[in-house]
Amino acid sequence: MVRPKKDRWTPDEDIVLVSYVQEHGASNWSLVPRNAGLNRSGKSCRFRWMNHLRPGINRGKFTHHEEQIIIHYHALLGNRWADIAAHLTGRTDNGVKNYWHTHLKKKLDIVNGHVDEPIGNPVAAPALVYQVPPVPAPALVYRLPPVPAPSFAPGREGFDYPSIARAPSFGPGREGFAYLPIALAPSFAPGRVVFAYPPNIFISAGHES
DNA sequence: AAGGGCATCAACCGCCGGAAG
DNA sequence: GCTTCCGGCGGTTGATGCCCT
Repeated sequence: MVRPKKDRWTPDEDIVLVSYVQEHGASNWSLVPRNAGLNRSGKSCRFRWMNHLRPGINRGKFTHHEEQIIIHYHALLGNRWADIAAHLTGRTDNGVKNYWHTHLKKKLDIVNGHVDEPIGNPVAAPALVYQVPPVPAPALVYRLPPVPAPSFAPGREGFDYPSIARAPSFGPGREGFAYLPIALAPSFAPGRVVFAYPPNIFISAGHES
């Protein structure tokens, strides 16, 4: 079977990977595909874990405060996305990089009145448009109402409920950070109704009323 | 309603540095 | 000191969904 060039991870693959990492730890990535039975490269497994499945990842919309931090540190550090992400709670380097290219670069190009000149200069930082507050953004806290799991059906937010329901200890009313199926709910944002899945999984299921 | 263009973001690729042998 | 392996990183691409006409 020929793989497509960009093969999205399925919920089942996510479960396999999370289970493996929980049992063996997040190391020796080259062994993970073979030992876990995944048809992926070790790098792909690592990437999936680090950017989507790892506990504590914040996949909500970037706040104005986070924007300010990204702009500030990009001016200081240049395109060192991992270093910039380290200053943001729960953000990944890939997420920061994407956000920069899709939102901030355009915004700053317009504000600064040029399009081609790079913004990041580690020696002479350009005049910042935003004032950077001294304290990093606090971790987002999500409220997880006890919504019955069966009401979460395939097709809502694109998540395949039955696959995650097979995971142990699943139940509504638990709290945690994005972990597994959140990757399939790209519109997830604070204030939405979620299910929780221990240790740190939640699933977007629509807006609270 | 359809389809073309655009925006967004997940995923891959290639390179680099450090650790281990 | 050299080689190999692995993890980490930034750049880039491709898939998908949304919006506009």
